[in-house]
Amino acid sequence: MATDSTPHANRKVTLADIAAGCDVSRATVSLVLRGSPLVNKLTRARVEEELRRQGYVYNRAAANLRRRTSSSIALVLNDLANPFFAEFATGVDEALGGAGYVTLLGSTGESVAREQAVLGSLLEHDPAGIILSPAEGSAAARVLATVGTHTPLLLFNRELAGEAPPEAPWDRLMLDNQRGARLATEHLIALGQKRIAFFGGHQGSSSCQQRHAGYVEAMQAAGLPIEPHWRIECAPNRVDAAAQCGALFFDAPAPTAAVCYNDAVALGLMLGLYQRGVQPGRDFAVTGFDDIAEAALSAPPLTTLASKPRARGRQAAELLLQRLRDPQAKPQRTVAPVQLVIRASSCPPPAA
Amino acid sequence: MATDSTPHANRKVTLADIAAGCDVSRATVSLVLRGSPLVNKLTRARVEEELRRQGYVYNRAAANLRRRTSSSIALVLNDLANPFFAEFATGVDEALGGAGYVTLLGSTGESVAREQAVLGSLLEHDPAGIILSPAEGSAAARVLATVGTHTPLLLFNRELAGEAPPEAPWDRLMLDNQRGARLATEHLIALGQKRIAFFGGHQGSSSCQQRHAGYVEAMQAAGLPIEPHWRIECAPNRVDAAAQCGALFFDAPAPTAAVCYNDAVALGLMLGLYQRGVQPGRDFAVTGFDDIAEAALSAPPLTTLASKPRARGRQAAELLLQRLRDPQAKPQRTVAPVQLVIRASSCPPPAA
DNA sequence: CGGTACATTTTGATCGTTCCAATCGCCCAC
DNA sequence: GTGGGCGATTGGAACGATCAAAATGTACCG
Repeated sequence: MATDSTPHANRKVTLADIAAGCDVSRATVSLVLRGSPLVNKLTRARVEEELRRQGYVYNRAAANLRRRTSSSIALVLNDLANPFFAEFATGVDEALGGAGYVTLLGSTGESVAREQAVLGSLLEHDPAGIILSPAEGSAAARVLATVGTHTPLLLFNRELAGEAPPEAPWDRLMLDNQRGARLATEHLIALGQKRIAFFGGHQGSSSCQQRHAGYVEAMQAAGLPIEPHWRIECAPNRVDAAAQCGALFFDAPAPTAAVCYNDAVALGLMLGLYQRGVQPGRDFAVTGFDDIAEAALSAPPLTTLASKPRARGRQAAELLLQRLRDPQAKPQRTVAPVQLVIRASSCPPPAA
Repeated sequence: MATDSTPHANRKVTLADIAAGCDVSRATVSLVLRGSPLVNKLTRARVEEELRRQGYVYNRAAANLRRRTSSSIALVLNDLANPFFAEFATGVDEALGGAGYVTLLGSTGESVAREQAVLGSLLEHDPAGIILSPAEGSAAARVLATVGTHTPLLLFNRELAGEAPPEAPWDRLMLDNQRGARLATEHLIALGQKRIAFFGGHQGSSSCQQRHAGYVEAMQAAGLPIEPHWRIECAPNRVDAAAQCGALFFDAPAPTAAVCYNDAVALGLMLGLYQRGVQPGRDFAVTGFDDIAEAALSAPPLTTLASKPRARGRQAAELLLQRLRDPQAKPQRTVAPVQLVIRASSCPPPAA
C-alpha cells in the first residue's frame, strides 16, 4: 500500500482524514456521525466503512468547544473511601452514564482547602454541572466565589456554612436527618430506655445538628432528661468512635443506650464497648445511621436508618439533569426519607 | 458604567474579553496566564487585575485541543461500591490531582458490555491514559479493539482473558495473590489445621486462580490432601457467600478451616457459619484477603492479607504517569506485596 | 427551454486557546 | 544616521469539530 491513510497511523484520526479518505467534505462526515437524514445512503455507507477502516474516535472536546456545550458533570465528595459515598458515587455514575454524561471525580478528604482546589481544577474542564457533598466547615461564600453563578450546583448531604447567597440558587438533596434520629430515639424509648446518649459527629456539621435535634425532640416529647455529658463528639469514623467510648461513662448517671451519628461511629462504639466488657445489644443499646452494607453483618447486627445511598446517587444525578433541562426553574430542596431498620443492637435497658 | 465588560456577565468570560478589557492582545493575556517571563511587570499586573475583575476561568479543553494534549485520566472500575475499590479510587484521585490531572470515572458493575460502553464513552474525552480494573470475563482482544494502541492503559488487579496481543504493551499492577493465599494457608497449617477448604470467587477470574494456586501450593508442600468438594465457588460478595456456606458440609470429611477468596466472602461465610451454630474463630478457622476496614472490626476480627488499596491507587497513578513521561519504555508488570495480618478468626482445629 | 423545487454536498467562519513569525519601540554603537 | 540588538507585544493560523448559508446537481412542469 502506498497510501498514507493506513489504519493505526501514529497521529490521531480526525474528520479531515476520513473526508480525504473517501472524497467528501468534513461536513458530510460530521453529518454521518450524527446520523443526519440529510446524507445519501450510499455516501453514508462509504463514510462509515472509512470510519471503521481508519479506526476513528470522536473528539467530544472539540465538538463541545464549537457547540458551547459540555458533556461532563463534576462529582465532588468529602470522603469517597466511606462506603456510603462510594455507593452514592456508583448511583450517580450509573444515572449520568445513561444520560450520556461522563463523571469528573474529585475527592476532598474532608478538607476545605482541597475542596477549593478540586472545584477550581474541575471547573477548568467546564462541567455542565456539579454535585457537591461539602467538606465539613465549607462556607457558602467561598464556594460561590470559586464556582460562580453560571454552573448549576447540587448540594448533597450537608448544608454549607453561612447562609446561601441569594444570587446562587442551588438545588439541594438532603436526608431526613431529624426525623431519622427521632425515629431511632423513639424506638429506644419504646424499648424502655431512659438514659440515652447522642454519640459522635461534630457540632459544626449540619447533618449532625439535625440528627441531634431529632434526638432532643424525641427525648423531650417523652419527658426524659438530657444530661450534657451524654453528648460526645468525635470524628465520624470507627477509630475515633472506639477511642471516645470511655467518655460515656466518666460521669454518673451513665447512659444505657446511644443514638449514634452514623453507622461508622456506631460500629466503632460497639467495638469500644466490647473492649470495656460491655456487650452491645444486651448491656447497652446502639443505633446507627445510613445502613451501610456491614450494618447488617456486624455482631450484633446494627439497628439503623436506611438511606439507600445508591438510589440517592441516581436521584442526585436526576435532579441535576432536570436543572440542566430547565435552568430557570426555581431552586428545589428535596428531602429523601429514611427508614428505620430494627436489628439486634437495640435492646431494653439491663434489668437492674 | 456604560461598558459592556461588566463582571458576572451572562456569557462565559474568555481571553478575548480580558484582552479587550485592558487593551492588549489575546496572546499577551495567554502569556500572563502561563506565567511567562516575557511579559512586562506592569502589563502583567494590569491583566491580572482584569482577570480577577471579570471572574475569568481558564478553559482547559480549548487549550488541550490546541496543544494536542490531555489533562484527564480515565479510571474504570469493575465495582466502585466495594470498599476496596473505593479506597483504590481515592488513592488514584489523590495522586492524579497532585499531578494536575483530573479523574474521569467509570463504573462497570462487573459487566463486560458496560465496560465496552464506558471505555468507548470515556475515550471520546481523549484521556491521556486509562486505569482499568477489568470486569470478570473481559477479553484482551475486545479491549484492544475499543481502546486502540495509542492511549496507554494500566491494568489493575486482574488479567484480561485471552493472551495480551503483542501490539498492546500494557502495564500491569497486580497483587501478589498466590503468595498471599499461600501465607494464609501456611498459617492455618501451622495452627494444626489439616482439612482446609478454598471458599469463594469464580474460576474464571485470574485473581481467584492465583489465590487458589497459592492454597494448593501450601497444601501440597505440607503433604495435605485436597478434597474436590472443598472448593466452593460463589460471587465475591457477602450475600452469596453466606448462602453457599452449607456447601462446605455436604460431604464428609468436612473441612475445619477455609481460605476465602476475599474479605467480603470471608465475612459472609462467617455470618453463614453463625447461622448454622458454628462459631468462627473457635469451631472453624477463616481467613480473608484485602484487609478492608471492617475486617479488623468483625466478630471475631478477621485474619487476612493487607493489600493497602489506597497506596495501590497512588501507585497505579504513579505508574501510569511514568508511562506518559516515557511512552517508549518497555511494559512493566508490577506485583505489589501483601502482608498477612493475624487476628482471631484463625484458630486451631477443634480438639476432637 | 427557462424556472423552480428538492435532495445532497460544500465552503468558510467559528468555538477559546496556543504557537510562530513578525513587528514595534527604543537605546546604543560605529 | 543607519544598522543591530533586545525586550515586549501582536496578528493570524492552527487544533477538530459544527453551523449557516450557499452551491451543486437532478427532476419536473408549463
